[in-house]
Amino acid sequence: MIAALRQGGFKLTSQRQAVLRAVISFRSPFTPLEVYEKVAEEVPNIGLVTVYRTLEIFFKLGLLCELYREGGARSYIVRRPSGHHHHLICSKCGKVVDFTDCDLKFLEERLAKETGFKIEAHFLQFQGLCPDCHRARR
Amino acid sequence: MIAALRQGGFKLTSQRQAVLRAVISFRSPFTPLEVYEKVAEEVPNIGLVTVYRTLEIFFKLGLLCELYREGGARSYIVRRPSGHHHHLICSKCGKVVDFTDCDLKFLEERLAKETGFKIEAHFLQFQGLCPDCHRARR
DNA sequence: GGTTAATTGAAAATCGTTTTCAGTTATTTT
DNA sequence: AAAATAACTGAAAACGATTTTCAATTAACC
Repeated sequence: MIAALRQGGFKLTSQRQAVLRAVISFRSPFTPLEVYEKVAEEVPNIGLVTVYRTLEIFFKLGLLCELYREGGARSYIVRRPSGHHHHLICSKCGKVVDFTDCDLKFLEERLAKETGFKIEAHFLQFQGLCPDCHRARR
Repeated sequence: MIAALRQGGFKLTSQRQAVLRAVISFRSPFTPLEVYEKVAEEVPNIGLVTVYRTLEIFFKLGLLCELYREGGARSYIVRRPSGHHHHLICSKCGKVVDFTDCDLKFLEERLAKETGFKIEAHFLQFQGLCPDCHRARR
């Protein structure tokens, strides 16, 4: 991970290391503000701006995924599968499960044929209750 | 459409009618600001707030779909298929094509079985170039 | 026509995010 | 190891989109 920073031509600062440590400690999606709050326990005078900038770098380096969540707040998660994948998100606690095989090729081909579009990307995300939250709801 | 408003217990004001007229005149996704600008030609002293509120009502009544677009700005489109459906969006001009059969049942079942999640919803969206934009790019 | 509760628009508040800028720091050069 | 350089930082301000507040207006019902 540190190598990835170097490789991108970025400096290895103490703030970035602290953000990295914070980020990998999360088990659910996190917002820049949440990361900031966690890092601030360790590095009290870090700026929220730095957290924003660092998360963006990590995202561009492919270390993080950006998630689509209601409410507008940006939300990231540590990227686990390195290739193409999607997320299943618990609507209660935010827990995320990755899955890689989305089987959308044939739907994509059919759409391309029917509409004449040259399809470039797709976005797929499932929502539901994780086992724990589902059990707790009774 | 007007009946839908009445049914929801909402008053039928001239502003809401103007917003409705504006909204159905769009062929691509629109933001509240864009609707406001179009309506303002007709009703010069309408407030942007009213447009926001009216679009939200229309959305809740099921007349509009909310789209996921990069850049943060909220974006709606008139809901054409009344049931469950998804969108294919041109990344150049914003044109939208609806499709209804997403064939995600079996993937959903497999995920539910593998993860123990009780899956409640999914979000699927394709992006690409519409025939016109694709042709123009040469 | 009068009453009432919903609706309106302007302004201010809010939220998340980005920009600016002068001072600091990691890395490269000597 | 010290100097040079370019990247990085944090504070404050700017920013855009959206929401709240509130007093005045208006559609719907009697």
